[in-house]
Amino acid sequence: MQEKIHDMYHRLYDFFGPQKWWPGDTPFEVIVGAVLTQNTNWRNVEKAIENLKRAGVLSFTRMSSLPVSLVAEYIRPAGYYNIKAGRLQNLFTLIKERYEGSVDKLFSEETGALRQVLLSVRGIGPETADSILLYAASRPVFVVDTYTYRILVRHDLIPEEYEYEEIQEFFMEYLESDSEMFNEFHALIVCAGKQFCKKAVPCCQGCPLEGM
DNA sequence: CACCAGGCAAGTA
DNA sequence: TACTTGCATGGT
Repeated sequence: MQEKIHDMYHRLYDFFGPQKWWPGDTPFEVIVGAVLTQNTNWRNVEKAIENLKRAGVLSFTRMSSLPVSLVAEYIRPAGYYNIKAGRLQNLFTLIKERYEGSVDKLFSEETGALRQVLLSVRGIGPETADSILLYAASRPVFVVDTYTYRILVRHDLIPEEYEYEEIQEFFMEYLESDSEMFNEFHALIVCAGKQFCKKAVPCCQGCPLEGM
């Protein structure tokens, strides 16, 4: 199995090349993007981020002091904008009240503790928490998403009833703990998923994982 | 027109 | 515990 997973990584890497995620300039931008991209096309998230940048509010200090309704307006293109504005505020409140308004202080927590803290925020589930851990804080945790699940199930590598933590464990027990590699691997899976593993299309013509 | 996108929480039984 | 539903814009 370990061989198979390494093979999958190399096939994806050779086909798509390095992805260099996350597409964001600062840890704070990555955090915001991680919430905004929940069940949403990344192109829509880019528009929302652009709105925030153009308004000059894409920093913890500026954004956390805005009314939720205004944040909602800026992030409208990302969809679920009222929900997401509330979720961001929940996270900002945590950072303000427990970490003196400092993302760096939040990130001074040890990985396991940091994951628990993030999960305690209403609106941050396992994928968002792990995306923040991996892509904003460079911690070696494997991020699982719908594409990861779909690809593994279609290749009969895991049973359909596997849930988030089990899928994550599936990767982490067979791979060396390397945040750079986890970063690329997840990005490559999303890349392959978008192109070859659509929901309604049961086969994957031309996919680098074909015939695994 | 229908379907989907880098989820999550709340409601129901 | 195990489903189901609401949230919403924008691209194909």
